[in-house]
Amino acid sequence: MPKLKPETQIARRAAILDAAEVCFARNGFHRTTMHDICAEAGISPGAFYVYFASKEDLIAGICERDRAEFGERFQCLADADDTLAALSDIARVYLVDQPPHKRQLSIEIGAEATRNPRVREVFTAVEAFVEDSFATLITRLVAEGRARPQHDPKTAARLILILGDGLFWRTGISPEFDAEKILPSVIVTIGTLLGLEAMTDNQIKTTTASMETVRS
Amino acid sequence: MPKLKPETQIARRAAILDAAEVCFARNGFHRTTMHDICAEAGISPGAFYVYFASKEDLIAGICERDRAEFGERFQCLADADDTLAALSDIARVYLVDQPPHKRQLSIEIGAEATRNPRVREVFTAVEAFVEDSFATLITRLVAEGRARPQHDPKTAARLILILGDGLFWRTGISPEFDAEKILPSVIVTIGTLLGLEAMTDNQIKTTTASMETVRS
Amino acid sequence: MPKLKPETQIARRAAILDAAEVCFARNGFHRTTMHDICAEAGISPGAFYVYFASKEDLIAGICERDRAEFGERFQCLADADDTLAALSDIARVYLVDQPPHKRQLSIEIGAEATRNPRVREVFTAVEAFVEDSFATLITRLVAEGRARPQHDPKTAARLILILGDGLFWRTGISPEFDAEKILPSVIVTIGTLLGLEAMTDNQIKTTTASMETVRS
Amino acid sequence: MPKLKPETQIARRAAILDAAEVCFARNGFHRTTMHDICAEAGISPGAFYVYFASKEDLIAGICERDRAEFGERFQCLADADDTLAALSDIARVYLVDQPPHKRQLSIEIGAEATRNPRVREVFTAVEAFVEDSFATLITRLVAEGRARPQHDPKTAARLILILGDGLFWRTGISPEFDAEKILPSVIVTIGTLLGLEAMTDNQIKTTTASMETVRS
DNA sequence: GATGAATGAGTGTTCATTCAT
DNA sequence: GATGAATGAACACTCATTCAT
Repeated sequence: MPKLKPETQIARRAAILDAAEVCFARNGFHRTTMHDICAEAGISPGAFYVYFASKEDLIAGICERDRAEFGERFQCLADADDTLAALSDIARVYLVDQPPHKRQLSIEIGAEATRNPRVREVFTAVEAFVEDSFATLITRLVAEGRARPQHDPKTAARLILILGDGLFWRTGISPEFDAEKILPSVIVTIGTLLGLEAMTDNQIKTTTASMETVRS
Repeated sequence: MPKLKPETQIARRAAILDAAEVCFARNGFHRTTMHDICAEAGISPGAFYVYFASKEDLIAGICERDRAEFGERFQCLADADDTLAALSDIARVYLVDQPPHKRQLSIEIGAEATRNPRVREVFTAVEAFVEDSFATLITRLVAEGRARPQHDPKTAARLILILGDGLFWRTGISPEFDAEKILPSVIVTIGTLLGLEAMTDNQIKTTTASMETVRS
Repeated sequence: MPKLKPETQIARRAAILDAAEVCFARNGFHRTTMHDICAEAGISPGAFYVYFASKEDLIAGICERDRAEFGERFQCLADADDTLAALSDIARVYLVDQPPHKRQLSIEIGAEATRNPRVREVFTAVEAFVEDSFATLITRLVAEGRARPQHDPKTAARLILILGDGLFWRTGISPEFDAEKILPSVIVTIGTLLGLEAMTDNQIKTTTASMETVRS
Repeated sequence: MPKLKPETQIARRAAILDAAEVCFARNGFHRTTMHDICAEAGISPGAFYVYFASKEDLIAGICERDRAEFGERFQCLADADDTLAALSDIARVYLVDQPPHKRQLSIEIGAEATRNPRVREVFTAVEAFVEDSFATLITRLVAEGRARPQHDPKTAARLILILGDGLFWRTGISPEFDAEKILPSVIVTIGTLLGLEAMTDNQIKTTTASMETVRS
């Protein structure tokens, strides 16, 4: 007999995750105390342990939610008419729009994945899923004659994701790194990797234009 | 005067750094206790504090040594006849040859740079230095007619380093990620970015060949 | 809301202060460990830090309570018909009735006042307050023709307090020092200082009589 | 076979005691580290342990030397023609001339006597010796018709010493306490206690005059 | 289910003392 | 005798977790 309605349970968990995210981003997983999190969430330590088994469980929860969100963001890529523009949009969400603390959190999650098996599992699973989806998308683009990559689709997908990882790493590490400035060049490079040279000029205009819109 | 000879002092510090590196890679900075480090280094807590002012000082020391080494590794790049092969060598050292724990450590260092001002300073300084050196190198290659990059040298340098960051991130995060397999494609991409298409075939052969040598 | 009721809070703080007093008197402030105090108070280290911010805060708390109590003890002096008898009572409380460990503690507090600004402040404030009250009282006794001191009231007050300090010092230092034996002579001397010679015989009888009562 | 000449041994011990005195006065016995003392004395920790068995031994040494000096200071009292002036001189040395840090040290020593049997022994022995000498002196003054104390010599001696203790306590505790100002009144009170009223006027003049001399 | 005071093992660091040189 | 690097048992304090209310 679940004394708490599942929906309340889930909402509470989400609220705690939100609060924890703020704290973790601010101070990292291991410098954040349960007290910090409870204060931020406006609950008592005792209440916390109703929704999470332990701090480690909370960390895993944070990582899972973050990666799930990241995975979902790539879902819509397949449906986009303009792959590059869609990629650029995703990049912009993660590298420009997102509050800086979230970017730092991503690095924290990566570092945690390094030691924490449960986190690593989520991490690599999402990574594999995204890579596979992306490779499938490229395969389709090739079949439709819309792309002519220099490498096989799997390799191309991987190269592009590596570029993305590099970008997000830089953005996370250096608050003064201006992702927006380099983004068009990255998109061009991705275009090259996908063999979209013919369309590149147009893409760049689109991408740049959309960014100008955001900026103003 | 049995005062500690400077060379012994330096050697001891290095030994402690080595021990700490192992521990930090194993458990991260904040889950590693001073006891762990002292045990690994085979010294007493008191002895540790002869060589370092605090745990934080040790962490900073670790980061400084790691980044200094990284910076130095790029020094030789300018003198190399074959830029791509030299880059490939550096990549191999970091992504393949290095013991896995060092790669994890690099991510830990990045995460630490996110909150620790002293670490961030070293981190970004080395990053800037490497980027500048690289941009200068590209400028020279262009002047010598050996490269014809799609972007201005500074942007090209940055793109290439972003690729490198992405690679090292992946390697650090996923022990099962096979950097060696993707490396030739990355090198080709870098060749494209630098406008070395004409020489690419040769480069790839060289690179691949040298890697085969290592493998066997 | 099972929040700690203020009264419980105060009672717990007092209990910890009591336990700490015993420990500090036994071993001095700096040879007493938090473990000692927690053991004596029957609480865990964590519980201690709910009530005090630090060991230093506890020491200050001990000093403040001790001096506040001392200051209060002098409050009733002004209302006493028989000033000498009242003084004698106060002296008896501090030098005879009080458990020996409290006397040692007073010296510890004095020594602490020597280096600890917060403690010094309380110490000198109470000292000044007592001296002022006492000087005022003497002034009034003079005005009422009940005293005819050899010195001006302020000086007389100071001399009497110096005598008191000397007594309490001796009692604190030497457990075998018999304050009770010298007390009547001290009271006589104070009587002389206040110019109460005419009443001295009566005073001595009263004082001595009341002490005999206590003794039997 | 004493490898160190006794005179060197004694000189070295004295030098260490001097250094320790400065440190102890500055920070108290338990906040002073052996490192502080060795640095102040210009020796190595190893060397220290040639001359003292332990820190506790050093503390005892400091106390012994201090009290011995105090005892000696009273030796000359018996030979003085003018007892009050001699007492005043002693008081001046301890309460006015002495650098403030020495006064604080005396309180530290008292506090230490409270817990440390060896220190207590020295302390009470010197105290008893001074009291006895003083009582003997008073007995002689009475016999010679130079004093007519209100109390028996032993009690008179004790009362006067208590006054002295009170004075030195105040001076030690409050740096702003002006011992010089109250001293003449104290001397008058002592004169009264010794039954030197007849000579008092003269004494005060002498005392005050000698202090003026010092001041100018 | 919620509270928050209490727990106590564990943290980074210190420092009196030792001992190889 | 002297040195000072090394020792390691303590230390004050923290914080994830529990549990009586």
